[in-house]
Amino acid sequence: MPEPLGEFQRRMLEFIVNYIRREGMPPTNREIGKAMKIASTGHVDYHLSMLEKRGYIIREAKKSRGIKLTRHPWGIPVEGTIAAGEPIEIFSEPDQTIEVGHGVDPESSFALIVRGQSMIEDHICDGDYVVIKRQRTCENGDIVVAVHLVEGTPGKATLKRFFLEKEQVRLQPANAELEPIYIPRDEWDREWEIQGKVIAIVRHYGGSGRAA
Amino acid sequence: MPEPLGEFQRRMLEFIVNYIRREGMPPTNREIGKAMKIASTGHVDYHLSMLEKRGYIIREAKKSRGIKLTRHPWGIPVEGTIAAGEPIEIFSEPDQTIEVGHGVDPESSFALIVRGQSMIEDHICDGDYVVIKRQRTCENGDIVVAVHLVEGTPGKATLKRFFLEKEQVRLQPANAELEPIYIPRDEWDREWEIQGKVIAIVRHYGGSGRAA
DNA sequence: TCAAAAGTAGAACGGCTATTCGAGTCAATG
DNA sequence: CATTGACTCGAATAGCCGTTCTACTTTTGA
Repeated sequence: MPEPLGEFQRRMLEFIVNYIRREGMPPTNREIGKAMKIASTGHVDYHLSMLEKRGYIIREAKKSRGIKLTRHPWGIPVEGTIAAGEPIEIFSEPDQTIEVGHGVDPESSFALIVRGQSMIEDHICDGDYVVIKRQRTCENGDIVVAVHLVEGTPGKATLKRFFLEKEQVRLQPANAELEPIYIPRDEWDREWEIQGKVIAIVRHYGGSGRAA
Repeated sequence: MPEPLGEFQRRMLEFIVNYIRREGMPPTNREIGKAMKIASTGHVDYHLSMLEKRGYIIREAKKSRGIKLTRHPWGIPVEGTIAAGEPIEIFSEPDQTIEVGHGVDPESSFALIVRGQSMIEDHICDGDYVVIKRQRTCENGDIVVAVHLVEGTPGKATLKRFFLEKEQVRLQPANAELEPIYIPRDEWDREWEIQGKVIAIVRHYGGSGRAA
């Protein structure tokens, strides 16, 4: 739906979104100009009209701070789905977001949709959203998104509980039917990466979400 | 913390909150005046300074729409805890809220903290928040908050799955150790009330929330 | 190459905004 | 009764805001 934007207008929209998130109100044209190092308010008006024409904002004429975002900025991106018995790809589903409250920083968080029963004993069901906080490290017992690097690039990802044991890392599913993954320390350090840990789960009943 | 407000200022604050929720920006003093049928902008300014002095808002001097709420308006109230094996009271814990996204109407929704394991087989754990949409009716299989009326006034509440059977209503816990509650139709109609149904659950890991 | 489109700047205008001031009403309190 | 505090109004003011206009430069595309 929304036409792609040039670099400048993309940064301008980003400023507006962050301003709203920070201040609780949209910025004035002059505040935008100052932040974008634009000397002229007419110039700002021009770019705003571009953003409006392309469907990113709606402006209310003559009203101070009369900018509305067409998509509210509170959601965190849903970056894909995650399994389950077998590690699967994290595929990007752009534009889909889920709202989890202002306490969660959308810069450092994202969500995944759980597929399968691999975490069922932790009461995380098929269809649940898991909210992930991006971090490279974690503690024993954390539920983490672990990625197996293939030739340096991210390969398959899996959702498991993390345990650092003597000579190995154990990635433990919460399902008695599934075997844990054991990874020697050196291989772990070389070929694996923590992408983040689960800080919350959200389950919707009825209508859209499944998880009956 | 916040001093109580008079009726008028309470309604004024309510208007501001709703305006922000609706418009995505705070109202101007004149818009407040118009909504509250106040003829003078100075008069609005006076009441705003009262709201600020009593800790409900923060104003940024000279800025248009320079009103910030001290507590953001996106949360839905957490009205208490709910059991478990035995029905317990819904006790009011004022001021505590949980954010669940703009899709949930805070007028018609609230949240409860689950205590105990009565819904564990539906993967609702001790410490989870259940988001309830207020409604008087429900369909078979819905998870509902059912209240047993004692002499016409709300008595004990319980969280169960609802099933309408031939001559009775069955309130089914999701825990094999617990017995369902069977209620004859006439007693149900007379002494029980649906307070709402579960539309979502939220679980926080680490820090505040429990649910390890 | 040349013309159109897109981007930039500055200034100016009229309306909007928050704030202040002076004056007044009303109820409660001593 | 006099006083105080809370509330209300109307008017005035200085500054802020969105918009428009003209002029200029750069980029695009045929």
